Amino acid sequence: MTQIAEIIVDVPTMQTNTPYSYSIPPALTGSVRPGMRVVVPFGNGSRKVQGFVWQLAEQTDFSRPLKAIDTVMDLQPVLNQELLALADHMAVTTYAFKITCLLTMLPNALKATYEKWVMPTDTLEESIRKKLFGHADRLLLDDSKLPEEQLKSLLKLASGGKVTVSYAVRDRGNVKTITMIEPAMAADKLQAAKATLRSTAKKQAVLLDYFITHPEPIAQRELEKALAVSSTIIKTAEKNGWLVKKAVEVYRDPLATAVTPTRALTLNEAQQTAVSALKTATNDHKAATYLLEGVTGSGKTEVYLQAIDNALQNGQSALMLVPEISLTPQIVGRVRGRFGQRVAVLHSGLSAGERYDEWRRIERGEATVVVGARSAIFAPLENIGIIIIDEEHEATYKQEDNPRYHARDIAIWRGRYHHCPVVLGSATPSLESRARAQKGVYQQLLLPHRINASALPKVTVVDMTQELQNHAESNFSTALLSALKQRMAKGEQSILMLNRRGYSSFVMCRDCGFVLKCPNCDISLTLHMDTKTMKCHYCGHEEPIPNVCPQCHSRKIRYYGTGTQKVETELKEVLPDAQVIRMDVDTTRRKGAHERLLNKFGRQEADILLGTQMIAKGLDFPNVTLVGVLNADTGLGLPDFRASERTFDLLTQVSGRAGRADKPGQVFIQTYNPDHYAIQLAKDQNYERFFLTEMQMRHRGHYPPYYYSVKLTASSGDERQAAEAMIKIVRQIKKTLSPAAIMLGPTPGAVARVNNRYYYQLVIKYKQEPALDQALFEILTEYQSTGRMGLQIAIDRNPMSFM
DNA sequence: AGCACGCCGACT
DNA sequence: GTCGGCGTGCTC
Repeated sequence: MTQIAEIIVDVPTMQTNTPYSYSIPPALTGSVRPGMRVVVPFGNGSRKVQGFVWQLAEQTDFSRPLKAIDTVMDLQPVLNQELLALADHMAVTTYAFKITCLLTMLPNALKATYEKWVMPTDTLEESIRKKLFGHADRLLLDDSKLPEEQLKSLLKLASGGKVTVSYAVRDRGNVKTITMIEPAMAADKLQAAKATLRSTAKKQAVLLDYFITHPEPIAQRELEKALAVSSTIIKTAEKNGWLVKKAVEVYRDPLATAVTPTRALTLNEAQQTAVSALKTATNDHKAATYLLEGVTGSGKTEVYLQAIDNALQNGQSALMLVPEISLTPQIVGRVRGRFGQRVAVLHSGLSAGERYDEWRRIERGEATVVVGARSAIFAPLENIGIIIIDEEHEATYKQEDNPRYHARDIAIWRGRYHHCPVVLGSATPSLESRARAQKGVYQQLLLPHRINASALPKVTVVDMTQELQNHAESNFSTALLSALKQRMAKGEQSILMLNRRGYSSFVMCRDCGFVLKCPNCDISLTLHMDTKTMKCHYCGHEEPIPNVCPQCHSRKIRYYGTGTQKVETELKEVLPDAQVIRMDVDTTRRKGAHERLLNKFGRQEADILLGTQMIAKGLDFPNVTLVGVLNADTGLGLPDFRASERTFDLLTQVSGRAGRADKPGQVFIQTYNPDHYAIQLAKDQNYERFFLTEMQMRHRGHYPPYYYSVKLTASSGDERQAAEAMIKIVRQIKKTLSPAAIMLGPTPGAVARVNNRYYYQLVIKYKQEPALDQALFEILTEYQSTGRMGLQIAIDRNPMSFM
């Protein structure tokens, strides 16, 4: 009989990054299983802490007496064996704590919160007790919301033993229920009850009549509506013992709107080849990774849907990841239209409760197709038949804080576990993936043609340096402007993309060059016309727009750079009749705003959709025949080895938005670097050439995918502390590295200061360093305690950027 | 994360 | 001489 549970405790430190043994009290024997959440006493005061049962054991090497598990929080494990094993793997590969990994796999609703309760003891003087507690027998200590002095006096009382502080773990998982009403007795008994009613009790009679003919349960709300009775009438019937109320669990349906069912489309030859390869892999339980490379508009989604359908027909489940930004109703609608109620959708727009409901539907096997953003990769599906990552090159698949996992890596791990294929789909695969396909690590599947044989749009690169010489400064070249006018005349729509947000990137004094910067962060403030303020995009600092230069008091302080608001203003001047929808971070902040604006554009209530990167992905508007990229360069100048790749991806994606249906499309790319290979090759939609060219650049610069990389960041409120720590780490790590490894840095972060913290970083590029992992874990252990002094060390394996 | 233990400065 | 500052180490 197992009496010991090994538990990962919710204390994220290096020392507790291993299971702790707890005894299972007799009352809980048999109800403790791996993957369940438990509450255990921990530390000196045995405060209550949440933990995960890692495994059960017969014995332990811990020599001192064990504490016992306090409570079991779940009836069923919330994490299965697969996910427990995955957490272990993830902890090792991302240098994160096991507990952090376990928690990221769960919906927020299942992440417990801690409460601090203060209770008076007998020794507390009555007067003070009354003043502090009043009638309550205990007080909730709200996360230092209390004034400083009150907190201090409480602490004093605690140390004097006059009050005690206890910790409680509170489960946040709240299940939504509705009240159902059903008869408490058979129809003949109800009939008899009805006979006892007084003649004035009309409503009661109606109610009983209903249940005599409809014995099945009905939602109270519906019942009230259907019979026009009030809740008090029902309550009376309940009191009389005729009816019973019961709470029934319901799911909050985030997509309650009806979807139109869709049927499988006919595939072209390339699609057919891809689908049958994937079907075979699923049917043969082959854990292979496929790179599905298809130009924009080549029908990748239909390939996914048919591969998913095959898995479902085998009685298996399917997981599909899309970037958050393209989790638009269009994509979701298509999947839902094909698979209906079997689809669960997970994205950041859901409330914690909705997310939890979707998660439970998956966990119970009610939903077997999961569509979601990055974290949906942890969906608790059983028997997965296929995993798909759409737009696999997207940077959003990499989590930017601990655990710094890449969804692609997790997908491949799960694919191996389930012996099922993983599909990485993209028109512009990441260099890493494409290189692996080259080496035969991934199987390449090509979709070289657009469906319906629609032609790729005609792309024109506009040299803005020329434009500047010919005309006054404007965001619109002559060519783009006349094309816009043409579309309006023909009643066709246009999309304009801008590489940034805000009205203008910064203000600068034309006399002395002064740039208004954030007092907390080392970046320029951005002008926001809607709030008439200068804002910091990093920390949210806000201040009024200056009229005179704070440095030289000149009045020639002007706005530089370009933002969507400014473009919109200019657009209204040059095309006063155009109906424009502006989409950027500012106009889409509110929940559902994104959809609303897109739907409006889809209904052709506007001529021009103006937006930032967010409009480039996954939209399909048949009436759009013109796409203009106003400033293709932004980003090219960044000191980041992926700058060219990102620019190429963006331009290729956005160009694909034009002319997808019967009408031919046209694209204008405005740039100050017309000869840059990323722009020229995007113009030709020539991914293969870009891949070869960029691979040469990467090879020359010793960048991924030729090298692996690790980024270490030290941050602190004290600049010297961060710098010194980093210098020390460099010395330490140098000893373990082979001569072939390359170190970049230490350098101050690209933005050296964010929110009053200073950043120093080091990037290591390497091919094979067997001792590196160990060294990095040692560094983490060593700097564990410095967190309290404000020094934090972060390790990012294979970072998305070196900045 | 929270708590105890332990070693140096301003009080009864 | 003590109270209490927070640096350090440990928590099954």
